[in-house]
Amino acid sequence: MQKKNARPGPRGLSPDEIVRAALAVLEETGEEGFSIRKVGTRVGCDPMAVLYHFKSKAGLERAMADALNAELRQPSPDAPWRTRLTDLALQYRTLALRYPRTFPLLLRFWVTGPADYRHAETIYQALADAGLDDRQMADFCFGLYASVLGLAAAEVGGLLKPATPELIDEVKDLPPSAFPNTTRLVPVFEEQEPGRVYALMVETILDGIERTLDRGGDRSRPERDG
Amino acid sequence: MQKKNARPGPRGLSPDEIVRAALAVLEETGEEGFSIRKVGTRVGCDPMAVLYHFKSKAGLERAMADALNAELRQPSPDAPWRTRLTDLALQYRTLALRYPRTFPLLLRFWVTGPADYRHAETIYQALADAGLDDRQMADFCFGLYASVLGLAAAEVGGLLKPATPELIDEVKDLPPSAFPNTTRLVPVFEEQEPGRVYALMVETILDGIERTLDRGGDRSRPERDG
DNA sequence: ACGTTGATTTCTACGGTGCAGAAATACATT
DNA sequence: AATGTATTTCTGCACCGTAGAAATCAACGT
Repeated sequence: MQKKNARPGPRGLSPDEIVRAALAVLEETGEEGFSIRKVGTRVGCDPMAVLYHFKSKAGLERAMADALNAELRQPSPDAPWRTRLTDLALQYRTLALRYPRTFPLLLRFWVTGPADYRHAETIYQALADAGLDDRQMADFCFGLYASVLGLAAAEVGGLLKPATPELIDEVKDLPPSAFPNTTRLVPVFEEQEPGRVYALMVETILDGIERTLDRGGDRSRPERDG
Repeated sequence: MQKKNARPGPRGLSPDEIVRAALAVLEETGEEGFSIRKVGTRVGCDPMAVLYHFKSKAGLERAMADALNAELRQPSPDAPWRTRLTDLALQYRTLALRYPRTFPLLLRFWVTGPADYRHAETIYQALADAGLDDRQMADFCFGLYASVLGLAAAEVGGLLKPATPELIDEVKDLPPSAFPNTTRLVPVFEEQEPGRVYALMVETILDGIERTLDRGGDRSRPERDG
């Protein structure tokens, strides 16, 4: 509730508090209904106070993305490299599930703050421990990032959810001669489990990286774990 | 230019024409500046005429996404399954490069129309030819879709672009003791090639799928190509 | 005690937005 | 010629982001 006719002047309004309120508003109303004005009424201040702390709406959104990134914890450095990467990838999924409407912001602001660098360093180290050379490390790090974020965004966007009834009906209307696989797979669609698909894809990508190693990647640097 | 004081009534305004204009406006002004009013002035009609054909702004955007999907051509059915999948994946990338600001719409509307079903069937067939069973086909199809779209969106979003100078400076300010890999990789960042990373990831995922096969996936159905 | 300064919050205003609803026009059918 | 329906325009409304100015507060040197 916004205090009407409150007097101006500092009153301890903290950016963190605003970001938390903004997250709540975005999660409740969705991207469409998200507005600085609503954030203002939520924290009980004038909307322009919000705009003062973050210079624009985009600035606030970047801060919100950073807040999400900051919730990730570092994987244990002692675990095998594959375990570390899987751990982080699955954390992105739970983050997406916890903030389904905020998560897509991570696709808009690629570097949101220091938390990003921390996780990138973690991924680099894991890839180095796997035995990749620098070129491969850079490529796979970016590629992993993009795939994992895309996968998580896809899930909260609805792609990985089990098919809806009306979509099932739509598929049943397709001519079976032109769409033999699609029509045959209808019963399979209905028991789609997002978590399994996500984990499967993460493991598949890591398998692909391992195959790169097997095929004669640079193994000059020793593996530190097995 | 919008004709002012034009008289109402049908005058052959086609949805396709509106969609084309909308694509142009979105590509020129970006998502921020995109509005139905601008689309209206572009086609030379009242904005509400646009809203009549597509019931809402979201409806127009879905139609735009469908127009993009319709630009993809089917891969040759005679090619090996891996070639077909690579072909389609690379087409998504060129599509993203041609419509960098429109492409993210594909992440919002997962099923945009009949074109989607056509491509899904193509992917299913390729995965079937690879020797996967139904369960694996469904999982990998969704996973592939999400990863590829995420990868392409990442590229036009800026993640896969070579690092910008100011970002390089930002990395150089990081303490090397805490970020040994990140700081060491700076020169590698500067020669990042998005196309290579994209192709690498596509091949990596396909490698991972092949490894699933090698590890004893359901091979009851014969491979139709090598 | 006092003015100054700078950081913070509020107020007002402006141009722009999506869209509901009604009115106007053109075309096809009767 | 009359009617009905699909299409386009017009008007209005509630909301949006944010520029600019004014108001308030905390801290500080004097």
